[in-house]
Amino acid sequence: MSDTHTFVRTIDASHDECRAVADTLARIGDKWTVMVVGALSQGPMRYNQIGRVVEGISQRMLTLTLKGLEQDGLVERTMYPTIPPRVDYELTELGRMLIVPLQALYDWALEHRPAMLAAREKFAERELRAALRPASISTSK
Amino acid sequence: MSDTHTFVRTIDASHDECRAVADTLARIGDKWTVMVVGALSQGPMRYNQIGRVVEGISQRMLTLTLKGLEQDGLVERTMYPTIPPRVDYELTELGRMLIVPLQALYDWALEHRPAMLAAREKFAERELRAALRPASISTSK
DNA sequence: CTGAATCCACCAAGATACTG
DNA sequence: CAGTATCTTGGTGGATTCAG
Repeated sequence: MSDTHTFVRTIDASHDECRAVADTLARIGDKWTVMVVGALSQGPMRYNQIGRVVEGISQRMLTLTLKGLEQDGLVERTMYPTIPPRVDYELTELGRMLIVPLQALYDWALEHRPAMLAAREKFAERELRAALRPASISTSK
Repeated sequence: MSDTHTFVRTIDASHDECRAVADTLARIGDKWTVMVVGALSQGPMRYNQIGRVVEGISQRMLTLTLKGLEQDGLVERTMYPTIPPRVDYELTELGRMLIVPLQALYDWALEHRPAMLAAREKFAERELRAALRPASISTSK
């Protein structure tokens, strides 16, 4: 870890710009999108193949997620009208570029996950003690 | 930005690791968190001050968002038992570090937003034409 | 001023069944 | 194989009110 914590103080400053992040996050920040993108980052894949890789996703959600990604130009859908039908999905150039900031976020998550979990436990513990101490100053209700 | 689009093909490869991103995204990817973080990136702020800056957030959501952030150790809450009470919120070191990947995402969003919107329109248009053409064989694409 | 509590609307998401 | 259709439910978030 870099001890020299670069004192970041100058993010965007404007809320409109935070909106852009929030908006982007609203699209890729759902339950399945990043996992599908992660799966597709390995290369083109078929519908059911993605379904197996992601594992846990329902057909409905897979369809919706893929459609959302296609709509935003992050994945490209190629359909082969064979029998049985075959549909390939693959990341577009835009989609592959998205991986970069996603990876940054992933790195952060991986590095600071322990700290977050620790903070979480400490918070829970503190909350618990606060709950166990309803007396003291309070005029008993 | 580097025009030389480094051909990213080797993201994590494992879904478990995609889970980490998804999980992190689930926490910071809600409707208000990033905006609150963005507001706090400018320095410590009081409760209502944040509420005014973010603008549009309800008290409930502000409270919940702040509590979530505090719980994860991303913001620190300082209470001054004065009258009227005063509570300051400020990013922790962890919170400030989060800004970095957030900024990366923000940069991506800002740069590729036009492409996404364009893809969206094109998609809508294509969908429309598909709806207007229920007949035909449409083997030609 | 800084919340907590309650009620309510909406939608994301799962389960299931059906189609081409 | 690759979806679509329908139903149902749990959670998110808004509005309002109450409290310390």
